[in-house]
Amino acid sequence: MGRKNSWKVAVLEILQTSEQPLSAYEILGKLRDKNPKIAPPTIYRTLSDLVERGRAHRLESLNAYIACKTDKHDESAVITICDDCGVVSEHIDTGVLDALSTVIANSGFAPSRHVIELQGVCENCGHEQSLNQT
Amino acid sequence: MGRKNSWKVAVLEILQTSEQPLSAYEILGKLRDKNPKIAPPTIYRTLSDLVERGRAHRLESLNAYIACKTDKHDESAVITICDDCGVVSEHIDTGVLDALSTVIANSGFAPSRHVIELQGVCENCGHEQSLNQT
DNA sequence: CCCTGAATTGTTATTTTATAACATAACATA
DNA sequence: TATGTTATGTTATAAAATAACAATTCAGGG
Repeated sequence: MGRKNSWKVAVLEILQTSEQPLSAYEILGKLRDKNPKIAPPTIYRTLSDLVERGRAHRLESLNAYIACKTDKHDESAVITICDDCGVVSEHIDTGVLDALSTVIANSGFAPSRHVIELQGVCENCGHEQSLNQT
Repeated sequence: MGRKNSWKVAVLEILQTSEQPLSAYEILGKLRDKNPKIAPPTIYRTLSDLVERGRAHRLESLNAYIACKTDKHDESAVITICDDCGVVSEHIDTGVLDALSTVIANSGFAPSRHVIELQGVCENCGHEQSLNQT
């Protein structure tokens, strides 16, 4: 059912060592340092697989990817994205999911996938802003 | 500060009369029925403006747009998207926002934009599925 | 009335993101 | 080893978005 070693490990390592989310083509660029012939479909297939397995998250609002940093690879994290420094954090929280369940229960909607992304300014950058005031 | 009549009304009408979310290029296609020369930047500018004003929503997980159907054009709706029939609904709910506030309060993150999109199966399609069982 | 400046709109080209379609290669096991 | 299945490679293209600049529109001052 499985064949030779895939790109999963390499892609995951790239994501894990990146401070910031990476686009598919940025990952492609890094992989081409070692293998100049790799093409977009390979990356997209690998990323889809990682996302399905919960080892990576796709940030819909950035068209970019991050490694999953929690031990619960279950895709239902709240994600915050700092517009300033680009840092992304995951927050596993049942409160939000419970509240979402309540909303959709009324509507009869059966969700299979959650996208919860907050853009704004992280704590560090917020502090810097107040210092850099003009 | 403003010049001649823009495309806002036309684009908004197209969105409002569509049952399903539309991509920027689908809107472009419809506008070309009347004005064959209109180009992508015009659409994207118009859509940005509508989204900023809360008259339309961009669905990040579909790269598509819908008209805002609530009277509170405040961008903080929970959006459900049926994978089956494509119907999109907005749910204004303070419970979810409160829960989100709680999570991020701990992290010091100051959000400026929310993306909350649930994909799944709507009530109607869920019923049909149970009827169409193989 | 015309000039000027500010904002919108038009235009062309390109960039970025993603996938279709098919060929090839690697294994699993019958 | 022959066969089927899946992963991977390859080529080409589709789809989504924006950069850069030109042309137009109009308000208000001169």
